Amino acid sequence: MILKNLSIDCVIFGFKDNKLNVLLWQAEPELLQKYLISKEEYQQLKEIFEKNPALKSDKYWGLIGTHLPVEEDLDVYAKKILEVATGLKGIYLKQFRTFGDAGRIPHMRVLTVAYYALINPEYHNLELSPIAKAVRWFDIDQLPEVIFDVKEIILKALKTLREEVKYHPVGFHMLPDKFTLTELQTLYEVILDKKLDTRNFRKKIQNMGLLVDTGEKQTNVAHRAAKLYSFDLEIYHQLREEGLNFSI
Amino acid sequence: MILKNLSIDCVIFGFKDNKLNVLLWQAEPELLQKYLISKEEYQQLKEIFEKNPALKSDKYWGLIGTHLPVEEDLDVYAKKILEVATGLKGIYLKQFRTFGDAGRIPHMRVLTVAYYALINPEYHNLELSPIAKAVRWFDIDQLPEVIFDVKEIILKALKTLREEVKYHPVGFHMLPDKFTLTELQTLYEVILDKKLDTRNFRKKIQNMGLLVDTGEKQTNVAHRAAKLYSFDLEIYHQLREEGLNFSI
DNA sequence: ACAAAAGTGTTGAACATACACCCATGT
DNA sequence: ACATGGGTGTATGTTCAACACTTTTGT
Repeated sequence: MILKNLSIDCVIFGFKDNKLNVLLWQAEPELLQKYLISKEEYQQLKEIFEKNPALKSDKYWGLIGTHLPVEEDLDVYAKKILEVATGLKGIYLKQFRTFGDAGRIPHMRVLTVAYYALINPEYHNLELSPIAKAVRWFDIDQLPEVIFDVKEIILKALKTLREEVKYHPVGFHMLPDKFTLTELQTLYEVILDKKLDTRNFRKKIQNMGLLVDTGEKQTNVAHRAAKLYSFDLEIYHQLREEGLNFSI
Repeated sequence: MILKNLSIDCVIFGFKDNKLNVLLWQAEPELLQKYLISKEEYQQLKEIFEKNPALKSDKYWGLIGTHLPVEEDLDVYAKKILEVATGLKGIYLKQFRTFGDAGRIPHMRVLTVAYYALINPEYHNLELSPIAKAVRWFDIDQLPEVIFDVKEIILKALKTLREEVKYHPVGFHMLPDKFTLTELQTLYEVILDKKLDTRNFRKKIQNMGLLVDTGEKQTNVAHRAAKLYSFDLEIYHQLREEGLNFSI
């Protein structure tokens, strides 16, 4: 059985073409049934879709998520949704708010527990997880038409991410394992939506002790090849726990 | 109708006797019905109480909150619960997490949207809001026996408050309108659970521009009377929005 | 040789930390 | 006069912001 008045949704952020992107989908109960829910749950879900034509439309996009089966833990299930939808494990995921205004969804009373996730778009192939009619990345500044209050949820996620990123070094999750300092800086500039001073940025980042020089360099670039860094997982976890004044 | 699988609960923090306290209650459906829910909802609530003897016990304490009526907005209703339970308006209230593990409450599947609130215990009289069998302040270090996962929720609220208080000047909500710098410092020491240097603390706080010298002083104290300050609401709101590096 | 991005250091200002004594008030 | 907590300043080290040129690589 699924809880009809409760959904879990993920705002999945990715850093792509030097822009902050969000992964949205057009869900389809038939496909969800394959991976995430049981047969009876599928029947219930279908009813919900019947009630809201917007859910079935080709025009509107929604957050990746679904209703919560009674026997599932909230956080565990959110992780499961993400894994199924992206094919990736160990994604950075954070519950950031529950949306519950009475009128937010027509004809139904649904609360949405919202999470945001940070991933690197290069690391997964959307073709490989055909769990929806359509799945696509959208530039955060050029969102398509979305269902219900999804836009509000995305904006709140963004706001929360901006706060988070100021004090905790979470940005790394959106980069490949090996990255250049310029990529890292661009990421921060995009998230915070402001220019940062290159020299000061590098000094600060390097003083954190989080970066590991891999000894490798970029290849095939028409300019001086940048060093590739990875980051020290152990120190990362330590810094995350302690809170730290990261303060970019 | 109330949503049986959804509750709203508030971790109410107060600063009392130089300790951080939490307001807990022992709820009673009969009394809730007077202020917060309708007659049919009362019937539903009674069933829930029947299922869980712990809810009716005199031994266990719980968070102030109840199930959500279908027609109510989440945040609005949380505020309403608080107002009814404390008799105070305009309380600082923040949704911090939704708890939803499958096994957290016996025999039932309930998600709890948890809020924390900051109030000044002197400003309300618990006798005046007889909405529960019992309502009482508990030192955060000496919690009584609590129902379900309430302890976990309180600890998570505390952790979130500690983070919040580091970067946003929210502590003021727990003080009287006029307070001394020593009171403010003690509050921060209690929340953060560490000693702060008086001179440095005063410098920092005063440089924030948030404090207004009321011109008044303590009276009837057996030592030099301390100046009373209030804080500048306008600058406060500005600082809250901008995020600011408060960083005590 | 040129275009394009990588990489690097210094200085002055602001802020953080550490630390010890006198002051005002009530009893 | 004494006990109690209120209130203050300085020196040192650290961190932040502002700023411009040289290096490496591919074409």
